[in-house]
Amino acid sequence: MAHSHEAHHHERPRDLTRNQELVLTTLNNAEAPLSAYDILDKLRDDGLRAPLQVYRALEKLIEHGLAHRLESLNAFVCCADANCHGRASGTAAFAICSGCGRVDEFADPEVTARLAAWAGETGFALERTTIELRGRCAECRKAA
Amino acid sequence: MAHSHEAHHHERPRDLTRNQELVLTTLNNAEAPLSAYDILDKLRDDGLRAPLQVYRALEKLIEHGLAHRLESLNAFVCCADANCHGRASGTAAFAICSGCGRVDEFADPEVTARLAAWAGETGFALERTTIELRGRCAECRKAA
DNA sequence: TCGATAGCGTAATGTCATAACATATCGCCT
DNA sequence: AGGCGATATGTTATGACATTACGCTATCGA
Repeated sequence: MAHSHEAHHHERPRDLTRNQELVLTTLNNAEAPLSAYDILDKLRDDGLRAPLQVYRALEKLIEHGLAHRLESLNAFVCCADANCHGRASGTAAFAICSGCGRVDEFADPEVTARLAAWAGETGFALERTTIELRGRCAECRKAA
Repeated sequence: MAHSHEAHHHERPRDLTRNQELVLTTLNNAEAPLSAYDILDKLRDDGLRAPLQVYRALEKLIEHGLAHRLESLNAFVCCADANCHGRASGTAAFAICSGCGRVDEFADPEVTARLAAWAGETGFALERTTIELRGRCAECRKAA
Protein backbone atom coordinates (compact mmCIF):
# COMPACT_ATOMS: atom_id res chain seq x y z
CA MET A 1 0.00 0.00 0.00
CA ALA A 2 2.21 2.74 -1.21
CA HIS A 3 1.02 6.31 -1.08
CA SER A 4 0.99 8.03 -4.39
CA HIS A 5 1.12 11.38 -2.66
CA GLU A 6 3.35 13.07 -0.09
CA ALA A 7 0.85 14.12 2.52
CA HIS A 8 3.30 15.73 4.95
CA HIS A 9 5.86 18.35 4.07
CA HIS A 10 8.32 17.09 6.65
CA GLU A 11 9.83 13.67 6.30
CA ARG A 12 7.63 10.97 7.70
CA PRO A 13 8.84 7.48 8.50
CA ARG A 14 7.59 6.61 5.08
CA ASP A 15 7.47 3.10 3.77
CA LEU A 16 10.78 1.46 4.28
CA THR A 17 12.04 -1.43 2.28
CA ARG A 18 12.79 -4.72 3.94
CA ASN A 19 16.52 -4.04 4.24
CA GLN A 20 15.98 -0.54 5.51
CA GLU A 21 13.55 -1.84 8.10
CA LEU A 22 16.00 -4.47 9.26
CA VAL A 23 18.84 -2.01 9.60
CA LEU A 24 16.73 0.55 11.39
CA THR A 25 15.46 -2.01 13.85
CA THR A 26 18.98 -3.16 14.52
CA LEU A 27 20.07 0.38 15.26
CA ASN A 28 17.07 0.95 17.48
CA ASN A 29 17.88 -2.10 19.55
CA ALA A 30 21.49 -1.12 20.02
CA GLU A 31 22.74 0.70 23.09
CA ALA A 32 25.69 2.16 21.26
CA PRO A 33 26.65 3.06 17.73
CA LEU A 34 27.16 0.22 15.31
CA SER A 35 29.51 0.02 12.36
CA ALA A 36 28.10 -1.12 9.06
CA TYR A 37 29.85 -4.44 9.54
CA ASP A 38 28.42 -4.82 13.04
CA ILE A 39 25.00 -4.39 11.52
CA LEU A 40 25.78 -6.83 8.77
CA ASP A 41 26.84 -9.48 11.28
CA LYS A 42 23.59 -9.07 13.19
CA LEU A 43 21.58 -9.48 10.03
CA ARG A 44 23.24 -12.52 8.47
CA ASP A 45 20.39 -14.70 9.66
CA ASP A 46 17.96 -12.41 7.91
CA GLY A 47 19.66 -12.99 4.63
CA LEU A 48 22.03 -10.06 4.35
CA ARG A 49 25.40 -11.05 3.01
CA ALA A 50 27.27 -8.04 1.68
CA PRO A 51 28.31 -4.69 3.16
CA LEU A 52 26.68 -2.83 0.34
CA GLN A 53 23.25 -3.97 1.37
CA VAL A 54 23.80 -2.30 4.71
CA TYR A 55 25.39 0.83 3.31
CA ARG A 56 22.56 1.31 0.88
CA ALA A 57 19.98 1.00 3.61
CA LEU A 58 21.91 3.38 5.84
CA GLU A 59 22.14 5.92 3.08
CA LYS A 60 18.39 6.06 2.76
CA LEU A 61 17.76 6.08 6.48
CA ILE A 62 20.11 9.01 6.84
CA GLU A 63 18.46 10.82 3.96
CA HIS A 64 15.14 10.43 5.71
CA GLY A 65 16.57 11.63 8.99
CA LEU A 66 16.04 8.32 10.76
CA ALA A 67 19.70 7.62 11.39
CA HIS A 68 22.95 9.51 11.72
CA ARG A 69 26.51 8.79 10.86
CA LEU A 70 29.13 9.52 13.49
CA GLU A 71 32.19 10.60 11.59
CA SER A 72 34.64 10.31 14.42
CA LEU A 73 33.60 6.72 14.98
CA ASN A 74 32.80 5.48 11.50
CA ALA A 75 29.60 4.18 12.97
CA PHE A 76 25.88 4.81 12.93
CA VAL A 77 23.07 5.51 15.39
CA CYS A 78 19.37 5.88 15.01
CA CYS A 79 17.99 9.35 15.45
CA ALA A 80 17.10 10.12 19.04
CA ASP A 81 13.74 11.63 18.20
CA ALA A 82 12.42 8.92 16.00
CA ASN A 83 9.89 10.84 14.00
CA CYS A 84 10.79 14.32 13.19
CA HIS A 85 14.05 15.46 14.60
CA GLY A 86 15.93 15.75 11.38
CA ARG A 87 15.66 19.24 10.04
CA ALA A 88 13.44 20.56 12.79
CA SER A 89 15.80 21.57 15.57
CA GLY A 90 18.73 22.59 13.44
CA THR A 91 22.03 20.82 13.39
CA ALA A 92 22.35 17.86 15.68
CA ALA A 93 25.32 17.44 18.00
CA PHE A 94 26.48 14.18 19.51
CA ALA A 95 28.19 13.49 22.80
CA ILE A 96 29.99 10.18 22.66
CA CYS A 97 31.06 8.52 25.90
CA SER A 98 34.40 6.77 25.76
CA GLY A 99 33.37 4.68 28.75
CA CYS A 100 30.08 3.05 27.86
CA GLY A 101 30.02 4.04 24.21
CA ARG A 102 26.59 5.55 24.47
CA VAL A 103 25.69 8.60 22.46
CA ASP A 104 23.59 11.54 23.52
CA GLU A 105 22.09 13.59 20.72
CA PHE A 106 21.20 17.19 21.26
CA ALA A 107 20.77 20.44 19.39
CA ASP A 108 21.81 23.91 20.43
CA PRO A 109 20.17 26.64 18.37
CA GLU A 110 22.78 29.15 19.42
CA VAL A 111 25.58 26.97 18.11
CA THR A 112 23.69 26.43 14.90
CA ALA A 113 23.15 30.17 14.61
CA ARG A 114 26.79 31.03 15.22
CA LEU A 115 28.02 28.60 12.62
CA ALA A 116 25.45 29.84 10.14
CA ALA A 117 26.59 33.39 10.88
CA TRP A 118 30.21 32.49 10.23
CA ALA A 119 29.17 30.91 6.95
CA GLY A 120 27.20 34.00 6.02
CA GLU A 121 30.09 36.36 6.70
CA THR A 122 32.52 34.16 4.84
CA GLY A 123 30.34 33.44 1.86
CA PHE A 124 30.46 29.75 2.58
CA ALA A 125 27.40 27.86 1.36
CA LEU A 126 26.82 25.55 4.27
CA GLU A 127 25.38 22.17 3.40
CA ARG A 128 26.06 19.92 6.32
CA THR A 129 27.51 20.23 9.80
CA THR A 130 29.19 17.67 11.99
CA ILE A 131 29.50 18.28 15.73
CA GLU A 132 30.84 15.48 17.89
CA LEU A 133 31.94 15.66 21.49
CA ARG A 134 34.14 13.02 23.04
CA GLY A 135 34.44 12.46 26.74
CA ARG A 136 32.94 10.57 29.65
CA CYS A 137 29.27 10.69 30.52
CA ALA A 138 28.00 11.39 34.02
CA GLU A 139 27.18 7.73 34.66
CA CYS A 140 30.62 6.53 33.77
CA ARG A 141 32.24 9.22 35.88
CA LYS A 142 30.28 8.12 38.90
CA ALA A 143 31.02 4.48 38.22
CA ALA A 144 34.75 5.15 38.11
CA MET B 1 58.86 18.12 34.88
CA ALA B 2 59.98 17.20 31.48
CA HIS B 3 61.89 20.20 30.24
CA SER B 4 63.22 23.02 32.34
CA HIS B 5 63.28 25.40 29.40
CA GLU B 6 59.71 26.29 28.51
CA ALA B 7 60.53 29.67 27.12
CA HIS B 8 57.06 30.27 25.73
CA HIS B 9 53.85 29.35 27.43
CA HIS B 10 52.30 28.27 24.19
CA GLU B 11 53.46 25.23 22.27
CA ARG B 12 56.55 25.90 20.23
CA PRO B 13 57.44 23.92 17.14
CA ARG B 14 59.73 21.96 19.39
CA ASP B 15 62.29 19.57 18.01
CA LEU B 16 60.66 17.28 15.57
CA THR B 17 62.07 13.99 14.45
CA ARG B 18 62.98 13.43 10.84
CA ASN B 19 59.72 11.69 10.00
CA GLN B 20 57.63 14.24 11.79
CA GLU B 21 59.43 17.02 9.96
CA LEU B 22 58.84 15.37 6.62
CA VAL B 23 55.15 14.86 7.27
CA LEU B 24 54.64 18.37 8.55
CA THR B 25 56.39 19.87 5.55
CA THR B 26 54.24 17.80 3.25
CA LEU B 27 51.09 19.04 4.95
CA ASN B 28 52.31 22.61 4.82
CA ASN B 29 52.91 22.41 1.11
CA ALA B 30 49.48 20.97 0.40
CA GLU B 31 46.54 23.08 -0.67
CA ALA B 32 44.03 20.59 0.63
CA PRO B 33 43.85 17.88 3.26
CA LEU B 34 45.91 14.77 2.65
CA SER B 35 45.19 11.23 3.67
CA ALA B 36 47.91 9.31 5.41
CA TYR B 37 48.44 7.33 2.24
CA ASP B 38 48.68 10.51 0.17
CA ILE B 39 51.43 11.64 2.47
CA LEU B 40 53.14 8.29 2.28
CA ASP B 41 53.16 8.44 -1.50
CA LYS B 42 54.75 11.86 -1.46
CA LEU B 43 57.46 10.67 0.89
CA ARG B 44 58.51 7.42 -0.75
CA ASP B 45 61.56 9.12 -2.16
CA ASP B 46 62.52 10.23 1.30
CA GLY B 47 62.61 6.68 2.51
CA LEU B 48 59.19 6.19 4.00
CA ARG B 49 57.72 2.85 3.14
CA ALA B 50 54.91 1.96 5.54
CA PRO B 51 51.67 3.65 6.62
CA LEU B 52 52.61 3.34 10.24
CA GLN B 53 55.53 5.67 9.84
CA VAL B 54 53.13 8.34 8.69
CA TYR B 55 50.47 7.62 11.28
CA ARG B 56 53.01 7.77 14.07
CA ALA B 57 54.31 11.10 12.89
CA LEU B 58 50.80 12.46 12.53
CA GLU B 59 49.92 11.37 16.03
CA LYS B 60 52.74 13.43 17.46
CA LEU B 61 52.07 16.43 15.29
CA ILE B 62 48.46 16.42 16.40
CA GLU B 63 49.48 16.10 20.03
CA HIS B 64 51.65 19.16 19.62
CA GLY B 65 48.87 21.07 17.92
CA LEU B 66 50.71 21.35 14.62
CA ALA B 67 48.22 19.33 12.63
CA HIS B 68 44.57 18.36 12.75
CA ARG B 69 42.63 15.35 11.72
CA LEU B 70 39.44 15.90 9.76
CA GLU B 71 37.11 13.15 10.83
CA SER B 72 34.60 13.56 8.07
CA LEU B 73 37.34 13.19 5.49
CA ASN B 74 39.73 10.76 7.11
CA ALA B 75 42.45 13.20 6.21
CA PHE B 76 44.84 15.63 7.77
CA VAL B 77 45.76 19.31 7.54
CA CYS B 78 48.40 21.39 9.18
CA CYS B 79 47.22 23.88 11.73
CA ALA B 80 46.30 27.20 10.18
CA ASP B 81 48.11 29.28 12.75
CA ALA B 82 51.39 27.44 12.73
CA ASN B 83 52.64 28.50 16.10
CA CYS B 84 50.00 29.10 18.58
CA HIS B 85 46.54 28.19 17.56
CA GLY B 86 46.22 24.91 19.33
CA ARG B 87 44.72 25.30 22.77
CA ALA B 88 44.71 29.06 22.69
CA SER B 89 41.48 29.97 20.95
CA GLY B 90 39.38 27.10 22.14
CA THR B 91 38.00 24.40 19.94
CA ALA B 92 38.82 24.68 16.29
CA ALA B 93 36.18 24.37 13.61
CA PHE B 94 36.79 23.51 9.98
CA ALA B 95 34.92 24.53 6.86
CA ILE B 96 35.62 22.10 4.07
CA CYS B 97 34.83 23.10 0.51
CA SER B 98 33.44 20.36 -1.64
CA GLY B 99 34.53 22.26 -4.74
CA CYS B 100 38.22 22.97 -4.31
CA GLY B 101 38.80 20.81 -1.26
CA ARG B 102 40.36 23.63 0.68
CA VAL B 103 39.81 23.91 4.39
CA ASP B 104 39.28 27.04 6.42
CA GLU B 105 40.02 26.76 10.11
CA PHE B 106 38.37 29.05 12.59
CA ALA B 107 37.32 29.23 16.20
CA ASP B 108 34.17 30.66 17.67
CA PRO B 109 34.39 31.22 21.42
CA GLU B 110 30.63 31.36 21.72
CA VAL B 111 30.25 27.95 20.15
CA THR B 112 32.96 26.58 22.42
CA ALA B 113 31.22 28.13 25.41
CA ARG B 114 27.81 26.73 24.51
CA LEU B 115 29.14 23.23 24.09
CA ALA B 116 31.06 23.49 27.33
CA ALA B 117 27.88 24.69 29.01
CA TRP B 118 25.94 21.72 27.70
CA ALA B 119 28.64 19.42 28.99
CA GLY B 120 28.54 21.13 32.38
CA GLU B 121 24.78 20.78 32.72
CA THR B 122 24.86 17.19 31.61
CA GLY B 123 27.83 16.10 33.69
CA PHE B 124 29.70 15.13 30.57
CA ALA B 125 33.48 15.36 30.96
CA LEU B 126 34.41 16.89 27.65
CA GLU B 127 37.76 15.85 26.25
CA ARG B 128 37.70 16.63 22.58
CA THR B 129 35.39 18.34 20.14
CA THR B 130 34.99 17.93 16.43
CA ILE B 131 33.26 20.60 14.38
CA GLU B 132 33.27 20.26 10.62
CA LEU B 133 31.24 22.21 8.09
CA ARG B 134 30.72 20.98 4.58
CA GLY B 135 29.71 23.20 1.72
CA ARG B 136 31.08 25.42 -1.02
CA CYS B 137 33.46 28.26 -0.38
CA ALA B 138 32.93 31.77 -1.73
CA GLU B 139 35.53 31.30 -4.47
CA CYS B 140 33.94 28.18 -5.81
CA ARG B 141 30.51 29.72 -5.75
CA LYS B 142 31.69 32.60 -7.86
CA ALA B 143 33.51 30.28 -10.20
CA ALA B 144 30.32 28.32 -10.84
C1' DT C 1 4.62 -1.66 -24.27
C1' DC C 2 8.30 0.92 -23.37
C1' DG C 3 11.42 3.41 -20.69
C1' DA C 4 12.59 5.60 -16.28
C1' DT C 5 13.40 5.02 -11.48
C1' DA C 6 14.50 2.55 -7.52
C1' DG C 7 15.82 -1.35 -5.10
C1' DC C 8 18.32 -5.81 -4.65
C1' DG C 9 22.38 -9.34 -4.74
C1' DT C 10 27.16 -10.52 -5.51
C1' DA C 11 32.06 -10.22 -6.39
C1' DA C 12 35.94 -7.73 -6.44
C1' DT C 13 38.50 -4.03 -5.09
C1' DG C 14 39.88 0.17 -2.92
C1' DT C 15 40.92 2.97 1.15
C1' DC C 16 42.01 3.81 5.93
C1' DA C 17 44.26 2.19 10.25
C1' DT C 18 46.53 -0.80 13.69
C1' DA C 19 48.79 -5.08 15.88
C1' DA C 20 52.86 -7.37 16.69
C1' DC C 21 57.57 -7.83 16.57
C1' DA C 22 62.38 -6.48 16.34
C1' DT C 23 65.89 -2.90 16.72
C1' DA C 24 68.02 1.56 17.66
C1' DT C 25 68.94 5.94 20.12
C1' DC C 26 69.15 9.22 23.68
C1' DG C 27 69.11 11.11 28.40
C1' DC C 28 69.62 10.17 32.88
C1' DC C 29 70.78 7.91 37.23
C1' DT C 30 74.00 5.07 39.83
C1' DA D 1 81.10 2.90 32.17
C1' DG D 2 76.99 0.32 32.67
C1' DG D 3 72.19 -0.10 32.78
C1' DC D 4 67.50 1.58 32.63
C1' DG D 5 63.42 3.84 30.76
C1' DA D 6 61.34 6.42 27.34
C1' DT D 7 60.87 7.30 22.68
C1' DA D 8 61.50 6.61 17.79
C1' DT D 9 62.20 3.44 14.03
C1' DG D 10 61.38 -0.07 10.23
C1' DT D 11 58.75 -4.05 8.39
C1' DT D 12 55.21 -7.49 7.78
C1' DA D 13 50.82 -8.77 8.16
C1' DT D 14 46.21 -8.00 9.09
C1' DG D 15 41.98 -5.74 10.37
C1' DA D 16 38.26 -2.38 9.60
C1' DC D 17 35.60 0.58 6.70
C1' DA D 18 33.64 1.75 2.11
C1' DT D 19 32.78 1.74 -2.93
C1' DT D 20 32.80 0.32 -7.99
C1' DA D 21 30.93 -2.41 -11.38
C1' DC D 22 27.67 -5.42 -13.17
C1' DG D 23 23.30 -7.52 -13.85
C1' DC D 24 18.69 -8.56 -12.44
C1' DT D 25 13.80 -7.39 -10.80
C1' DA D 26 9.71 -4.66 -9.70
C1' DT D 27 6.92 -0.64 -10.14
C1' DC D 28 4.90 3.26 -12.27
C1' DG D 29 3.29 6.25 -15.59
C1' DA D 30 3.50 8.14 -20.56
